[in-house]
Amino acid sequence: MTNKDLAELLLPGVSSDIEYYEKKYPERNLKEGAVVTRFAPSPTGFVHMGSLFASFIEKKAANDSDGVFYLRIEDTDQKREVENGITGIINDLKNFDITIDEGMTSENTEIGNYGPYIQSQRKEIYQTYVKHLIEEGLAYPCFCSPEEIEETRQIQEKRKQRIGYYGRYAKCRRLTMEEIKEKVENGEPYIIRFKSPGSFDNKIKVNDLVKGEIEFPENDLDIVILKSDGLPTYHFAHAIDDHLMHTTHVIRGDEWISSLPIHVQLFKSLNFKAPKYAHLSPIMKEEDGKKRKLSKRKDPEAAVSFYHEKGIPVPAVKLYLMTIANTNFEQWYDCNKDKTIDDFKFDFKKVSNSGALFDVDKLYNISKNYISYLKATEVYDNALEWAKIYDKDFANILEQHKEYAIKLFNIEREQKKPRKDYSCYSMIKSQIWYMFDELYIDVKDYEFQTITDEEEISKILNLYVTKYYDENDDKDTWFNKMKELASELGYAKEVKDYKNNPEAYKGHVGDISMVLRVALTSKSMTPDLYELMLLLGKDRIFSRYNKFIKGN
RNA sequence: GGCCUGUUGGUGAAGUGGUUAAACACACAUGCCUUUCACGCAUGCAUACAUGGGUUCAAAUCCCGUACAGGUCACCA
Repeated sequence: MTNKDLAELLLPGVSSDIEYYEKKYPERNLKEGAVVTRFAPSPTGFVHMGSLFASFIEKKAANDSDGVFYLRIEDTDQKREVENGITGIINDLKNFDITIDEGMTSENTEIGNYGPYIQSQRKEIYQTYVKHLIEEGLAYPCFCSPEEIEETRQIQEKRKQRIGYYGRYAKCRRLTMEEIKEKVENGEPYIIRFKSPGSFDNKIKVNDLVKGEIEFPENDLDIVILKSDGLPTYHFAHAIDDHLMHTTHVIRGDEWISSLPIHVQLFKSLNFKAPKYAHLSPIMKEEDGKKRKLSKRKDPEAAVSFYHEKGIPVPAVKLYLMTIANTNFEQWYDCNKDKTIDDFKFDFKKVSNSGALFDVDKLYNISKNYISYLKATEVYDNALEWAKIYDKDFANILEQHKEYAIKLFNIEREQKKPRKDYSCYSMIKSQIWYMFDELYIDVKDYEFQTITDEEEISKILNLYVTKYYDENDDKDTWFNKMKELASELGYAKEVKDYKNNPEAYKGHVGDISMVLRVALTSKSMTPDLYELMLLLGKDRIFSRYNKFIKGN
C-alpha cells in the first residue's frame, strides 16, 4: 500500500488537489508593504478586553499601511460554541467602531474573496491539505485512545521526561500500512497527526515583532492536525487559513508564543511562506498585591460591553488602548492635539513586552479630558444616546428639556480650560439631577460646610430672597450683591480680608455662597452658581430656599 | 518538572555603555489661585533601575547564576 492509498483509505472522497485552492486564493493585489491582519476569535462568548486590544492593533497596523483587516471565526471546537456568538463579536467590534474590510458580517453572511471566513465551513479545504500531507508521508493516523495518551503522560512524568507525543512515545508513527489498514477496517477511531521532522536538540530562532528574537528547541511533537470530528486543530487551521488568506502579520496574545515552533514548522513543511508574528502581552489586573491576567469572569472591566454600559466614549477607550499599545503615543498626542489616532504611526517595536496593568483611573482621566473638549451639543447627543439604551427615564427627561440640558452642559465649557467633571455618560445623571424637577428629591443630608447653624442659614437665605435676588441681574451685579449680603451679615466681602483679619468677621463671602449653593442643590460641588440659578429660575430657587427659612 | 518570556516609583513607562546620576503622563500629598468643585499653577513623591557575581576606564543598559512573576506543555482556541 502506498501513501496515496493510505490517504484515500483515511479520507475517502476528499480531493488532494491543493493547487485548486492555491489558484482560487491568489496573492492579494496590494501596494508594497501593505499589511494584512486578522482578528480570529472563537465564538465562545463576548469579546474580552485583551482581544479588543489585539483587534485594535490589528486594525491599526492594516490601516497604517493601506492593507486589509479581516474577521475570521475560529469555531473548530464545537463543544465550546455559544449561541449567537458571532453576533456578539460583531456587535462588540461595532460598538468600538472597529470596522472590517473582509470577513463575517453576521451569523451567516460575509464579505471578501478569501472566504469562507468561518472555519467550520472550510472543512473541505483543511482535509484537502491533510490528505496531501498524508500522500507526502508527512502525516499519519493515530489510534491511541485518550486513556493511552494519559498513561504515557504519567510514564513521562515519572521518568522526568518531556511530556508529549514524540520520538519513542509516538507509537502510531511506527504502524505499518497493514496494521493501519486492519485497524481502519476494524472501525477503530483515529485522528491525523503531523509527522514532525524536527529534533528537540536543534535550536531555531524566530523573530517576533514585539518580543524580538527568541530561541526555541525545534518542535518534535507529532501534533494532532485533524480531530476525530474531521475538523482541524488551531495550529493546522492557522497555517492553512493565514496562508490562503495571505495574512502578512499574525498579531495575537502571547499565550501562543510557545506554539511558535509548531507553527513555523508547519508553514515550512507545507511550503508556505510564514507570516510575521507579533505576540502581545496580556493586559493584567492587580489583586491582593499580585498581578494576574484580566479575567472575563472575575473582572467586569474585562468585558468590552462594560465600557458601553458605563458610557465611556469609544474614542476615549481607543485613546487609552493606544497609550498602552505605544507609550510614546501619549506624548505625541499631547503635542498634536488637533490630530487623531489615525495620524499616529503605530510601531511594533514600541509595544511593551511585559504585561501592562489595566489602569482604570487613567482611562477615566483620558475620558474626562476627552469629554471636556466636546461641545455641549455633542455631550447632549452622546449622553442621550447612552441613556436611550441604559436609562430610558433619563433619556426622556433629556429629550423634553433639550435646550435646557444643552445650556446646562455648556456651563464652563467651550473655553480654554473647560470644566472637567464627567468621566463617562453614566455618571452625568448623578451630577445634575437637582437641575430637573423630575429628578429632584429633597435629600436628608445637605452638605453644608462652614455655616451649619439653622438660624444663620435661615437668615442668609431670607435676606437673599427678600432683598438681593433679582432674576435680571447680570453676573457682575449678582456677584456684587453677594458681597453686600455678606457684609450686611458680618461676613467679609473678600476672602483676603477675612484671611488677613479673621477676628473681625463671622466668615467670608465664600461661606455665604456655599450656603446658597447647598440649599439650592444639596451639594457642595457644583458648576458655577450664577449660571445654575439662571437656568433654575426664580420659582424653583425660592421654593427650595423657603424650606430653610424659619417662620415660613 | 521541561520550554519560553519578563522584573525601572503606587500605575503606564522613557531610557539600550558615558553631555543635567532616571523624561513624560496618571494617581497621591501639600501649597497657590478661585465665592464651591473642577480647571490651572507650584512643589514633593525611585540615594537608584529584583538580586548576587562578572566584562569595562565607565552599566539600568552587555554576560552568567539566583529569586520572583507570567505564559505554555489537549482530539481548546
